[in-house]
Amino acid sequence: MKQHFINEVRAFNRFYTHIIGLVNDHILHSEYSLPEARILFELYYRPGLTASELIGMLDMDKGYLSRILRRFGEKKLVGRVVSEEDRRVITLALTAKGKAAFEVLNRASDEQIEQAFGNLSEKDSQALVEKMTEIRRMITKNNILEYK
Amino acid sequence: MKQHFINEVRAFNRFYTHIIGLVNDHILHSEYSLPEARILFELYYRPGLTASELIGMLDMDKGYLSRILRRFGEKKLVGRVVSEEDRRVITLALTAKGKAAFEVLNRASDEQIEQAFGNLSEKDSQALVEKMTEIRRMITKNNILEYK
DNA sequence: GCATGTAGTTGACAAAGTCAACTAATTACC
DNA sequence: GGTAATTAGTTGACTTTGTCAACTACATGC
Repeated sequence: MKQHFINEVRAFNRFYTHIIGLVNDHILHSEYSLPEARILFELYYRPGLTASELIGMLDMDKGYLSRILRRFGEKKLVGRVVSEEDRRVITLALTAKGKAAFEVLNRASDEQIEQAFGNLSEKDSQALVEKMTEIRRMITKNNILEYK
Repeated sequence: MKQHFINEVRAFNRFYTHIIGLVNDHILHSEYSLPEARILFELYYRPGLTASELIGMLDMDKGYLSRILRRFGEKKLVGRVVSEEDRRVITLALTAKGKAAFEVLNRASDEQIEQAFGNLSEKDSQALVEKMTEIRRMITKNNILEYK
């Protein structure tokens, strides 16, 4: 019984890994890497983040992040402002160009999802989303994982 | 409405990407890479596969796979037998040692899932699995994605 | 003020993945 | 049955991605 549960979860994980791969495909074929896209995403929705915060959120190496941010700076995708309160920290935000870049990625992503899930009926789409939401709720509610 | 659907799917994808990351964590800390683990997995359940079949299933570069398989051969994890019918193809199967290695990984994976999902009640576990199964069913049934 | 800690950078390196050229065997087809 | 085209897998050269530790500059505790 317990083992059955584990097996089913694993099967779902494999399955969904594949779906995510398909849906992320456009990023692979864009000029951004997956980590780069995630950084753009976070900065789009939460301008003013610091590098440290990004590191925590995305669980990535700070050296690695530092380099990506430098490149993004050079390409004028993100602005970097030394914090007033603490001159060690740099607050980050997308420039207009950065936002535009993200929006392009985002539209491609929308299309990818539409293509993947598009031929579900209105009713099925709704049912699907409900199940997804429930799964999220169940997992987070049970605190199960410290979801940073 | 449509956009709402897309946004929800995306939110779930991000969420579940994170879960998968946590659950795959043990592989990262094992002596195998994720692709290596996937290869062990496939060969465990489908001995006799050929390299080409693996390439199709795992969608990976043949050169890359070839090297991994060579290492696995050197480490005596997989046996490689030239096919009788077609002497270009090599059929693959885990050795006893390979099976044992997979089983270790697998147990660690079980533990990771138990740790992650373990404090769900029996009832909730069942509900969770049902929703996962339904999602899979909905996605595959609509043939939505050619799930190779 | 000095020891300790933290944010971010840098250099050196290792791991992961890609691409194209190549060998050996097989199939297509005249 | 011989030659062209195809296919399975290998190899070399390379790029990208990610890791680790040392380092600088600033901040904080005491």
